[in-house]
Amino acid sequence: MSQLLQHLNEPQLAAVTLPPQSALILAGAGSGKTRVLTTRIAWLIQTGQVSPQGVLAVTFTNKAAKEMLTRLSAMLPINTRGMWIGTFHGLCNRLLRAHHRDAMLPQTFQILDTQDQLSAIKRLLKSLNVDDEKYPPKNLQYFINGAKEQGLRAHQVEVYDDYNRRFVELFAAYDEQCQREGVCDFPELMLRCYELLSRNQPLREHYQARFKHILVDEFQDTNPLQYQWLKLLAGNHSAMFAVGDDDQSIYAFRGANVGNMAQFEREFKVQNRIKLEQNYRSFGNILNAANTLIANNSKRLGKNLWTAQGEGEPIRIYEAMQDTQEAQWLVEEIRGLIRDGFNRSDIACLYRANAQSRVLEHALFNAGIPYRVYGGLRFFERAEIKHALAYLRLMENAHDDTAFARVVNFPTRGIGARSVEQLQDLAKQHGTSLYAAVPYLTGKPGSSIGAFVKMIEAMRFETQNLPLPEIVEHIIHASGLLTHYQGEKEGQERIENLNELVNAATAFISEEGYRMDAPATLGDAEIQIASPLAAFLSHAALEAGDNQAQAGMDAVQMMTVHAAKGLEFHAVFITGMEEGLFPHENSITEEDGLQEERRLMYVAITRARTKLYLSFSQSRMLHGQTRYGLRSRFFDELPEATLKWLTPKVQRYTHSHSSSAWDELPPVVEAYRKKASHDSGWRIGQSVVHAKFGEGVIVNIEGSGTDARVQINFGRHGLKLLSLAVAKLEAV
DNA sequence: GAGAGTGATATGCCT
DNA sequence: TATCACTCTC
Repeated sequence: MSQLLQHLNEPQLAAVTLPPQSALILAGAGSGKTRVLTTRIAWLIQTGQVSPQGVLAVTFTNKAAKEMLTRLSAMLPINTRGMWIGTFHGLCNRLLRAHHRDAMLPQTFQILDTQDQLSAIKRLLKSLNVDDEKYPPKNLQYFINGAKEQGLRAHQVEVYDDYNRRFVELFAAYDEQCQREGVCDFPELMLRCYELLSRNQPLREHYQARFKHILVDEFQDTNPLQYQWLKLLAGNHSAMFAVGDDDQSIYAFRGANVGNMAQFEREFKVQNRIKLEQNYRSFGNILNAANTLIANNSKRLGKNLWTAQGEGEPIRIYEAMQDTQEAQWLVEEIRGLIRDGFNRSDIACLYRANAQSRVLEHALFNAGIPYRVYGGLRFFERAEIKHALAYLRLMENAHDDTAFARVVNFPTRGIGARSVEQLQDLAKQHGTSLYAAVPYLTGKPGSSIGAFVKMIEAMRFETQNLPLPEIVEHIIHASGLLTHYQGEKEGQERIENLNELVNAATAFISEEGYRMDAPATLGDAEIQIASPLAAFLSHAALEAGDNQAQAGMDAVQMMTVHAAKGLEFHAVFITGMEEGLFPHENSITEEDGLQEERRLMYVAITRARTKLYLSFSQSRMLHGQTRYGLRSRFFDELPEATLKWLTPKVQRYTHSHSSSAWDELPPVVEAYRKKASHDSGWRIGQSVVHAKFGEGVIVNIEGSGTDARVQINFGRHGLKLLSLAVAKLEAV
């Protein structure tokens, strides 16, 4: 045990060895958060306070979960396989599979990823003849997910105008459709699981008694539903160990609620709040800058990072005339760093928005510097992979209409849109899935669709006793996908990806240690999933896989600031530090938005270990137009003593109105004004009062005339979409 | 059913 | 600018 606790600093040690009570660990960037979390688990187990089965540890990403498992295996001579360590969604999936009957789901229910969900919604709107101009599928998706993440079903959502009423109706219809098809979207996994536990007392009590210790990573990113879920599992007796950093909450835009931290302290009567403030990552100047910047935020839980290392180098700042010049400078600096012995992979180039990467890539490419861009399409999201998975899904659950619609005519087999529509009508008439509606088809379309169904059934029959990789291989051939891509000009890469899918299946079987003969004890760690195929399909949906194959190469790392969270690099460049870009213009109208941008900047700064560079440009090509930006206000929030301006710092503006050398309004502001005004007379950013929701700020306007709708942030009441024709708004 | 042509549209991206 | 989704034409 002593070995386990070696090299922990005082607060880390205190956190790890806390008594079995709920605790909140405020863990600053680079303060050894993961270490504390895993050591805590190891310590609890090693001292006999809990068995491995009594621990529940939750993370947001698969990567974090894996990291935790790896470290734990290194600390303890136990098999971590059966432990309940995983992502929120992964654990919910596990619970729902185990208790699918109580959850009113078929055992083989499929998981819809974001894409699948959108196509399911489009299909729904079509079948109900809904005008998707007026009710854009994307908005509906956002609406549904937003509600579910608050823990709300359609009937619980507040109706305040006709437009919104329709959304609620469509939400209900969507859920019915999913139920009929036996599919769950991501938030549904959480909500379904929550409802299962809250409805089923014996089950709830079983798990409450079982999980004596619940540990949560990145607690600041939990949404209200996840918090309720945790609360339910914890019951009155479990100890909840929540680790988070309110200053690194950068996903409020996605429904995360930092307020959960305060609520947690209150509701769990947390006696133990421990701050981890010693940073082992960065030098003093970098930390100092981060601390000074974030101090501008209000409503912080409060925390100041410090380091035992020296000040280190100053933060270098470069001002370019154009984005291309900025990129050129970046290339030169990177060259210098590489000359000084830095690995390319130790260098990160961060930006606020993906669109900024192009200029930088161009410059790096021309300079012959290898780089790797993160983001973009991931393995399991590629079209050919999704096609193959759709066949597999149909074999597993024939009523999965999303999968059916995806491949019924892919590769093309003479089944046109008319036939599919006809089938959809029949399915609706008889209240069945597309697959089950096929026998009702008569005449010519019946034969080709009938052949498709026969093909699926043949696949199911022929693969019955095959191991998973061979099943995958079989359907790639039997579906005609392989032949189809062989005939395509650029099909080679797709074929390689399909082969990679077979490899992924092989790896899945060996890595996950999936055992078909595992004992099926209800509510036990060893939960029997219907088949390796079903497990693999869940895996594919829950873990989208890496974005790029060329991983191993030593390359400069390029990514958005969001994507950089949790990572660290020796040298970090933060580019595009301009007003409107960083902070992003869509955020600066609301105070909360601006604070989130500041946290984002905080995250960006704290990624750097030894060298930090900030750059901005006077002009930038964006969306095909040259935009003239101002230096980001965040520069004014950094301590001057830590900065070194590579270009002269020009006092050319302030953020008050009373300036200066710039006679006219900066173009970026002009452009913003233009964008924001609307023929309805309202404009984005305007403060309004609503009879029911009180004061809010218009964040978006869409449509025109009687169709015009405004999206308003009512703060406490959340984001609402209101029809201008209906809602009574008053300007403030 | 495939390809060309059109137009709109443009943060962040975990599960 | 560049991408994507959707319509139109053969």
